Amino acid sequence: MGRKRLQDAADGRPTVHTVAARAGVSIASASRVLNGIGGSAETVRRVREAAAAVGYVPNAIARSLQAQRTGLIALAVEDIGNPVYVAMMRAIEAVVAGSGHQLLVHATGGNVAGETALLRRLAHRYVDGMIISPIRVTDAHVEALTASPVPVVVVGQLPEEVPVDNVRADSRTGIALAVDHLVAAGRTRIGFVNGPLDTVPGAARDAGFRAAMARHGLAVDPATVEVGDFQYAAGRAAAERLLDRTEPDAIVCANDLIAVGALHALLVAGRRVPEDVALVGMDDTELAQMSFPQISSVSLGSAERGQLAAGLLLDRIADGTLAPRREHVAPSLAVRASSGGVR
Amino acid sequence: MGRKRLQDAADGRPTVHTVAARAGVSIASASRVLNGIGGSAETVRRVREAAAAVGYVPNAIARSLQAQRTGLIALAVEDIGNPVYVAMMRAIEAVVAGSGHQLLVHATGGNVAGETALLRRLAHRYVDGMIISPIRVTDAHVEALTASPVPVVVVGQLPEEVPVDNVRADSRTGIALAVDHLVAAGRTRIGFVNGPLDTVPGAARDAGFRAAMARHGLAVDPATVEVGDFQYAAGRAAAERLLDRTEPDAIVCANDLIAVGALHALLVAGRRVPEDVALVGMDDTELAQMSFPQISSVSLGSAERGQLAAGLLLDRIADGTLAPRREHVAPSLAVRASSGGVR
DNA sequence: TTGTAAGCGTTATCAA
DNA sequence: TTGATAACGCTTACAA
Repeated sequence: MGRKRLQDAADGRPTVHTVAARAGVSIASASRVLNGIGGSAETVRRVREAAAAVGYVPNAIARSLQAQRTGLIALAVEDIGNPVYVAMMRAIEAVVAGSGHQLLVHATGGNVAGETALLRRLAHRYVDGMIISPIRVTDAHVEALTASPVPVVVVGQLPEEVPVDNVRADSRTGIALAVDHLVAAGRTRIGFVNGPLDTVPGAARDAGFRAAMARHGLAVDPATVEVGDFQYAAGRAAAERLLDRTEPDAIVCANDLIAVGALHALLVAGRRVPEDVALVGMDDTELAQMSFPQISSVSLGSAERGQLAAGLLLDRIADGTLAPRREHVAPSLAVRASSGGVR
Repeated sequence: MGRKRLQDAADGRPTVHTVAARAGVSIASASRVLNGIGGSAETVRRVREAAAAVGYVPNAIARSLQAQRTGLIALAVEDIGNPVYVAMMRAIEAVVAGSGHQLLVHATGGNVAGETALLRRLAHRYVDGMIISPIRVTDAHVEALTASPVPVVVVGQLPEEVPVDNVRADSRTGIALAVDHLVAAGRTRIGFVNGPLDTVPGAARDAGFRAAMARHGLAVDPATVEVGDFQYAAGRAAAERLLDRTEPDAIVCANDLIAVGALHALLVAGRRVPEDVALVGMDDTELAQMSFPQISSVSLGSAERGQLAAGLLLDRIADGTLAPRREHVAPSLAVRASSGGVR
């Protein structure tokens, strides 16, 4: 800028220089006192007084530049409207708050181009690290992930060889939990409403469903399987299509948003839940408990995954040389009224 | 630090110096080319080539320090789990993305100390501006608000004299819309489940309810009014208490979370909705449409408020001398099955 | 303990 | 068009 160094900032707010001048000490002394390192009693007193008098507040950006950290951690999820991500976010926030970090939330819409662009933007170092939960993992992801100069933790499946900290759920087993439960309750005509098969969770849940059905010696009639996206409206529409074609005595849904949509479709169609059709969702979000009847749901441990991911990330931010780690969270089933539990 | 100036950054990543050295030009020329201003054809070519070769990416923090802006806008809401705030956030994001800003979301929990601390932290200038939607407004808020060196827009009621950009809904009239609708449908024993009366929206909705009832010549039996917080669980519990005491033929709820809770309580109690009891919520969130029956809800224009707030904020960031503005968004009623509409 | 000055990585000014 | 250099506001190494 070439402008002569003034005490105050360009916008007139006090800087260390302002405080130092007022206290009659050097900026170094002022800075030290302000950071609680050293200083004679007299210096401390005068700097504190000066700082208070002018209402000095350190500039976060300047401090970031010097410290080489922003104090920000990014969280990239597909859909911020899905309560499962809210739960995860809360768990992450609780952990990172302890290290003085703030959460920057990105909603990616599951868009591959957007996600990789986000990963590439990490090179700008606008955050100290990122937790990302991609529902599709492409080569572009893997490339951007490994090239990132900033620590990244992936929540979700990732190819074995990718050297990135990783927390994964087991939705395959989760779906099995749901199927086992329904079969044990005597249901045999089990429908399945899934998300897109070209997504990692969609593929895993499809495989899990088919494996579990096979294990029970139950054939999977193509007419009883429907696919939409992971949203309420798609779930409802998919369930409607399914009910048009078949007469299931149970429906497993790939997440709670879909399950709530399916419940809607069932009730509109005049089916009693669980008497005529049992229903099981996945993610075990608040939505499952807010519905009537309450919806049984497979918990994939969203809060725990968030907590673990945050821990991995903070560890790596503290020490970038750590070997990549991989954590697993086991699924569990919350049985509620929609599948015959206690209402 | 006293360390000799190296070309690469401390972490080994390329800087403008790296690029300049490789291209054989000054950092000034390199910077200019990188920012697309001037440079001879030859210089441009060499700088571009050097930048590509070393994989140069500008450092966001250094840029922020120089530009005196972070590119970040904070959004502070009470509860990120409430879909109404998700809708608002999406609307805001759509606007601020256009000016290259990112959203930093804070969940305040409606905590006064936390909110004022947040406002005071603005002095650190870690964001370019903030949109805050406090459910309580104290003197501490007003003080922090007016003292903020960074533009702030308040979504919600604010004392007239506070010179801050402000977007407000009219929940008083909104509640009237609900009551009018129920009265027109022949309901007379109208219950009300509200949030805390010491919150701004809680107080406005209480006043609105009483005024509307009075206008219709209906007495407000204290037994038909319940108060909890603005959450699902509280709404359900409050509705249960209300049903223990009285036999309403309609219930108005202060938001959709409460309405979903009340719906649950009604169905558990064996009431038919809307035949026995009509139900109207507020905020017109996805939740209202996802319920069965779908819940009529008063829209307070959350997306529109978010959009307006973002516009006000961007305008003020561009020109801090603007006179404070105040925008109003009118409520409207979405009639659905829960109050006798088409199912 | 204190002050001087370098440096964080960038952009902008100004003279050549 | 170009380069030297100051400046953004802060922390810290080093010498006094």
